[in-house]
Amino acid sequence: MDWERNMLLNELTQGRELTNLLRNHLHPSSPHETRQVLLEKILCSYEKALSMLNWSGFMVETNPRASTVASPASISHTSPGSDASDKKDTFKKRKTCSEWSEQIRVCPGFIDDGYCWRKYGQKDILGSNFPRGYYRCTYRYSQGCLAAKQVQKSDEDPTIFDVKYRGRHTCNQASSLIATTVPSATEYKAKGGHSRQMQHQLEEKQKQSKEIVLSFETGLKVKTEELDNRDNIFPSFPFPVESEEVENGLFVKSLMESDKAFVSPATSESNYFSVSPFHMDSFGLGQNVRTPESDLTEIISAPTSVANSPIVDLDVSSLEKLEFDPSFLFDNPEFFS
DNA sequence: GATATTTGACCTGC
DNA sequence: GCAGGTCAAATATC
Repeated sequence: MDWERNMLLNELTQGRELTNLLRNHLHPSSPHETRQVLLEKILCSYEKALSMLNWSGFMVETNPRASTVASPASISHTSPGSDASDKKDTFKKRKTCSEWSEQIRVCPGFIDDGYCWRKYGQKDILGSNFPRGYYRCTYRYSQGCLAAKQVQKSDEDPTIFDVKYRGRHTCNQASSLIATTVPSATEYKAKGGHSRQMQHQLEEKQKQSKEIVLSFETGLKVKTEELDNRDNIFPSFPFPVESEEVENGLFVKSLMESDKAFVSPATSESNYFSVSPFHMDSFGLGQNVRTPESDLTEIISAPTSVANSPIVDLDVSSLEKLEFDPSFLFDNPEFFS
């Protein structure tokens, strides 16, 4: 609970500091790229903070669907231990899993929800221009994690991916990733990250983030070549993004031009949240979602969700009405009490 | 060689 | 019978 609050404070404070930096760069002699990058980082910080709130179950209304109500008969098929009929059970279980959907405006590399997904299928959907991709947790077999998701491009706006999550993450990453969001690599070690590779990746990402921030703080011009190095900035993008869109930067462009960039539930059935450019990895690495739980034994969980994750105890009903005061001190503890 | 992705076939529910 | 969801062999990538 405390660390989530600290994460939130950290992001908001960072946003404030970056805003100050941007103010210092407003004079015409300041490189345009620097201002642009600062702007992106500010947006990123605020979106991360907003997303943290969302994932704590405040503003984002995920959508357990009517079809997710399992009949008693179907539940009986989900009982573990069936052997020869495993395959059949899988299909029978199909409609019984609780699920919900989110519409996510994505930029390349940013919807790294922190979990490892393996694509196991793709299907053309009737009436949809784009195929639907089927993903399941990488650790499905090694750890029996049943989390899965479906990703499909929106017909209306190809920059939006409709993501449906199904099943709870029961794999190790569900717990270990929480700790990697903000804590340092050292802390990560202390918490016992489950692989050396992940630890290395975390350190690399932190290093990259530090370098970027350092370049801001020292007033250095950020090289655009580095920004173009998508492998560095957007090291993991789990969704099937068309390469040309990544190549020509349409995602970033559309994000910049879009007024839907921030959390704005567009419909009663979907939620938009965007993820901004620049080192969203830490962002992705510890997303915690408080998901609406069903009464069923199969409890919904976003990939970003962790059933056993701590939940920030905030009253966001007040936040919804909150006018954003630029002078507001985010590190005011009373705000979060 | 291990792991991930692709893709056609198969199964289930409607 | 059709559409959606999954499997699994083939293929690609690291």
